[in-house]
Amino acid sequence: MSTPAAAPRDIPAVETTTPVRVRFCPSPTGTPHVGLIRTALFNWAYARHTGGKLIFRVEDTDAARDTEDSYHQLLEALGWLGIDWDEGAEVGGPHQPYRQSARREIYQDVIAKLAEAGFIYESYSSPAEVEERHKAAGRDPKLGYDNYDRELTADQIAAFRAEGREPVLRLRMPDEDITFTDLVRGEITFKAGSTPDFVVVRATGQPLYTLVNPVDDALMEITHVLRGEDLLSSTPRQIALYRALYAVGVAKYLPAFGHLPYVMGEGNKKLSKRDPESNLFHHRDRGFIREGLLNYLALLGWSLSADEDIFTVEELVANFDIADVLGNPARFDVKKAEAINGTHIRKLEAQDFRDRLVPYLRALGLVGEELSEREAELLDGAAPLVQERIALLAEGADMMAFLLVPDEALEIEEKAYSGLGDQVLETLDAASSALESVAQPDWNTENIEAALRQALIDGLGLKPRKAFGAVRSAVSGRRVSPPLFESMELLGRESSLKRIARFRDLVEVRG
RNA sequence: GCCCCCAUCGUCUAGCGGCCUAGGACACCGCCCUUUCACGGCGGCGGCACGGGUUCGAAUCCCGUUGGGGGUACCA
Repeated sequence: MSTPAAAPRDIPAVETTTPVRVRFCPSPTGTPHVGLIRTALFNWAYARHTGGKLIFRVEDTDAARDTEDSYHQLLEALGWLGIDWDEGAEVGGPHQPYRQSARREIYQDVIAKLAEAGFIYESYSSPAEVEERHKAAGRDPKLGYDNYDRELTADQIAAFRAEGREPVLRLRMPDEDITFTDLVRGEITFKAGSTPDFVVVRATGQPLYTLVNPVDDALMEITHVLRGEDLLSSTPRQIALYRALYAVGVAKYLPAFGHLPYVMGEGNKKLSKRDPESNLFHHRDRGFIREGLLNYLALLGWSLSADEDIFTVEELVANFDIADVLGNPARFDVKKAEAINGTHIRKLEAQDFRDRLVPYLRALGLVGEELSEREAELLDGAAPLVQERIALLAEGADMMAFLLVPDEALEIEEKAYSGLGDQVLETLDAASSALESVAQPDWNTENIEAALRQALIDGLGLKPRKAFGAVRSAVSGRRVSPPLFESMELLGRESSLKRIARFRDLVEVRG
């Protein structure tokens, strides 16, 4: 076997006029991470902005970690957010299949070509042996692979074979600096020798991500590789491989690379899968709507303008350019995300908002699969009341919960008993009798307010805060609720009076 | 260790040599509105990491320092 050679560097860069083809290629391990979704979003936005195509490819080459469940979660996440793709898993396309686990033969063919051209070579060194050689030479043992097997003789190879060793396949790296222009960071140069020859095929014959990812990008004619910053340092390896792929006729050109900044968590570390806020579904479960979350995610590294943080998906698509993305890592700020979500919630049409609340009410067990007529009526009335006072849908469901539980099952929070003043009983009695005098047909917000004001503010000379606070505690079981009079109108005369009476008894018993 | 990235209010950012006594948003603090909580309105607090250059002029360009992050796998 002749000494392996690095592929010549003459690979053309993709033309700026070539129609954009970007890809989102997650590995289905675990639940979707917000950083991953941000990457998907930017690829999608770039494809839509440029009129190009988004390819959804699944990198399931690690059987030990990939799961079908995770794959389905990915589909669910993208579906929820409205991130669609033009080619890829589920929808097919000219380069199918799009799941790498189904592309084995394609890789074997490419591997054969690379081997024949002498760009990859068999490597028999175990990690321990590499370390030993570093130590023996007085080098740092943590240096990584030492390219030892580049110059194995036929006899040495035969000897290793005789021992029963199976080789991994490595790509020969060039002995020169590798420079490329990153779409978000500008020109980046990796020094010659800083990247050792890397493994592209396992000893088992299974190709690795390091091979399969660029091979598929080449085959699928990807023009722009927009991915996380964690892959920045693997770019020289990809470029070296791309040169080899070009030399053997697999790649047509070198794509442009753009490395998106990290999404950070608390402290100064990457938002890890351990952090609950890294989980996309955690946010959905709390009541983020797609408009709000998408808006916030886009703000992590990109901005629409100098003085406006709120924008629609359409505005994002109309204005997004990868060149405007910042290289700074960005911290995921739950508070700001919620504020932005709240703004989008307020922008929802009343009916739309109402409908989106239903799953959250269901999750709390407040309504059944099908809304009853009464539940629908309460929801219609209460939705507008909560829409402007919440940032998350789950908060909205929680806030109107008191309307949907039976009077006798209403839970009274501890705090609802405090701060009511010395005249609580008197207040509740006065409220009761004032409301008794509002006849059923006249039971509406306006009359309820008038009756209570007259009896409690004018009559007892109470401050509104104390007066209505007591009634609020009685009716909602909380110190904070949607507007009181409107709530009572919805609840109805009978329930309202029952709750006041019940609360009065509870207060009295407590002393 | 070596390689690479990053560096403007607490956080996300605008700024791409003079429009900057650095703008916005979130958070925080006041005040107003007010039946609670929100929403909304008004105001406040608060930042160009440091040191050298380049220039008539630097947050903006260059170099260094420091600080943070990532990579250095038969994971992706």
